[in-house]
Amino acid sequence: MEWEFTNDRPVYIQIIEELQFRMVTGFYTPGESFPPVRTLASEAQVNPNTMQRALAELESQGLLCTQRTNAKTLTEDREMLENLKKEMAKKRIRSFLGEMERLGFDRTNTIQLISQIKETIDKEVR
Amino acid sequence: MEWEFTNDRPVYIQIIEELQFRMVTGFYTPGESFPPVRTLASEAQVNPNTMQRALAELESQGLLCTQRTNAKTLTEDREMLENLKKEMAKKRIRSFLGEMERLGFDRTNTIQLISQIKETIDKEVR
DNA sequence: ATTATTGTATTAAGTAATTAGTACAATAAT
DNA sequence: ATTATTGTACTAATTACTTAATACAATAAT
Repeated sequence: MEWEFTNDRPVYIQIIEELQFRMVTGFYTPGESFPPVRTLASEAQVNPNTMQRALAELESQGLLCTQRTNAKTLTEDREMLENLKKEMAKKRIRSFLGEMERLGFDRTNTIQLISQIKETIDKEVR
Repeated sequence: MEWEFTNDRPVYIQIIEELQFRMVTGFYTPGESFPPVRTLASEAQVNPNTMQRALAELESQGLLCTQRTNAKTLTEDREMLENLKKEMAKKRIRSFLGEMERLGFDRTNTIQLISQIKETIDKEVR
């Protein structure tokens, strides 16, 4: 999996989001051990401290569990992961609709636009 | 108009986005003079340097025009503004659909979700 | 003509994010 | 028992962002 960062936001925040994506989409298995800080850091090509900062945040959210000096594990609370997933979706929908509305597109309008622009986006992605 | 900044991104970037929103939605009139750097800075409660940095960026994008020491003006190129507006919408749609897809919602699914969640969001906003 | 305004530039300082390098205790692996 | 791995903590240095405080030339306003 590729790690890509933009420079318009702190890297550790982008790491948190990337890991949350992975957590709720089954990239990592609930209850299973998580890659070590150093491994993740070298994969993402950031300093271990930066990765550690992100992991600490995820742990304080209850997503990562750590039993002392053993490897961290992803929470086995699948409901928590499911809720996070819903929250992530809702948050994005809310922000998206808000910005589209400010650009002059109401919800109906936005939905139409999404359908219309579908093919164009597909082309661009290819 | 209220200026609000989050601390997860550089302020000058948030200023650029806010001003772009204003430019494409008729908050400022094309061809007309733009508020002075110092005024904008005090309105947004940031340092003039920070505002200046944002304005310089907008000028390099061709959105702001400056005739030497006179006030800057918003471009009178309405087509440019219209294109920017479309680009802003497309960019947001693309990113939104991409993230929703990663969360497991395809376009059709996402559209349904937007319609379903409509009322909930309205409630929250009230 | 004089004054105020405007864009622009400069230097210094402060803060936050990131990197670099190291260290240590606890567990796992051998 | 010894070694490797892991989480964690720490200090220092660097870079980017932001603020602070000026300064100056060109135009507008008076």
